Amino acid sequence: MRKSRAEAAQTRERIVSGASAMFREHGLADVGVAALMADAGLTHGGFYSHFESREALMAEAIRYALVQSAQRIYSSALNNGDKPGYSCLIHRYLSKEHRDDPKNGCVLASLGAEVARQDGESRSVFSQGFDGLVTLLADLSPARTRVSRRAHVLSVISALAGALTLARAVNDPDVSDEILVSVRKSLLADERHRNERRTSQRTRVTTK
Amino acid sequence: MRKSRAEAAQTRERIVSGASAMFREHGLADVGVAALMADAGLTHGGFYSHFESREALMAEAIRYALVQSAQRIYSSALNNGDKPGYSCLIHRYLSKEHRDDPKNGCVLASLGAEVARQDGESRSVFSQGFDGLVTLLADLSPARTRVSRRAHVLSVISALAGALTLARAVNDPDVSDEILVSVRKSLLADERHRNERRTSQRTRVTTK
DNA sequence: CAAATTATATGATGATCGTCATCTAAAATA
DNA sequence: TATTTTAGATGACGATCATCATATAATTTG
Repeated sequence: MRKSRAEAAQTRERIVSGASAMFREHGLADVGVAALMADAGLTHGGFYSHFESREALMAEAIRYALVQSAQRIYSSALNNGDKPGYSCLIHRYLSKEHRDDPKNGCVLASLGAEVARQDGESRSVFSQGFDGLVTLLADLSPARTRVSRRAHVLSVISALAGALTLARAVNDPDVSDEILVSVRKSLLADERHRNERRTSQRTRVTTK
Repeated sequence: MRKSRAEAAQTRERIVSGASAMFREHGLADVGVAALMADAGLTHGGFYSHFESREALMAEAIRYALVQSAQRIYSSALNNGDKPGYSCLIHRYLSKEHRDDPKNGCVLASLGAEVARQDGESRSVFSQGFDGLVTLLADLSPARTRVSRRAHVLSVISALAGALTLARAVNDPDVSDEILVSVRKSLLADERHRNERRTSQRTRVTTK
């Protein structure tokens, strides 16, 4: 029955990653300890040798999802270093694939509203992770001042998370697609507009 | 014990309106039948003489919240008929008052993510109500074509709901305020831009 | 190799949940 | 007024929940 220390650490990580997926798919309130352990191939009793409480696992699962998002943003920024702005991110975020796979998707959209009703560790983990994502995206942005970078990131993130949530909530597939397409178009047009302004301005400065 | 038919109808409405507030404040999963009835000053047993199931009440509570939103939009459009676009709506929606009072606020932001995981009547009520709000807002918009009106409404609604949700989720009050202010500014600037384009275009047509 | 540690399983705890059967008293109906 | 109907209360049902005490078997430590 008992596993080695290394195997136990793997087990623990398996519980966290599985919990992160299950919470994103079914919500924080609707996944019990027994289901979380069963997902990792274990029974419910051993849970408390890994975690202090269910709430503690919630916080770890949220952190896991936020780190996953940060890694995706970072690696996609390396691969598309030539393209400015967030156009690639916008395309992927508002895709049907992302909409139809919440368990592997952005935790801001799937659990943001539920986190707002928590006040334990999971809420502060979410908050710090959110701020980290905003800072990361702002550092990758080509905008001029740091303030305007953060403001722009907050606008884009809000539109992305809101659109994804609504596209998932709506019953009618046509309306759901319409949300994705409309918001994608709007954000991409805004990106183009910002890039044009930036380019012309930089040209003016250079020729001066 | 027993009340008259008229009083019973009032009781029923009191349960629905209270449930609508409690669900928006604490989530669909975290409010039990006993709490819902207690909120209306009743005990839990009589619940099933008013509603077929808890799920049926969820659907009615969501409908109630959506009708409330539609009424607010409609009456505010009458009072501000001169001002074009959604600037008043944006101001109110992204206010601290709205953020700090979810139980009386927009159900898209508070329950959208949770509705996405439902598949009963509450989901279709939400969907139809959402489409109704979009249509209502599109009809109030001064944009040119019906298609562009709907697309614009969807973008604005997504940004509004996403920003409100994130502003509520975040722990740090400064970051929360920053979200509200940034997204408000961005949306209002976009509104101004659209109005200028529209006005100059209309002028051109008139002078031709 | 012996002793201590521990990862996981089994099973029980009390609390809470949605639902329903039953009872009552008052309103509706005749 | 007599009868029927029903709004709401009481209490119980089985299910599920988070948590923990205990047992066991295997690893780790000495």
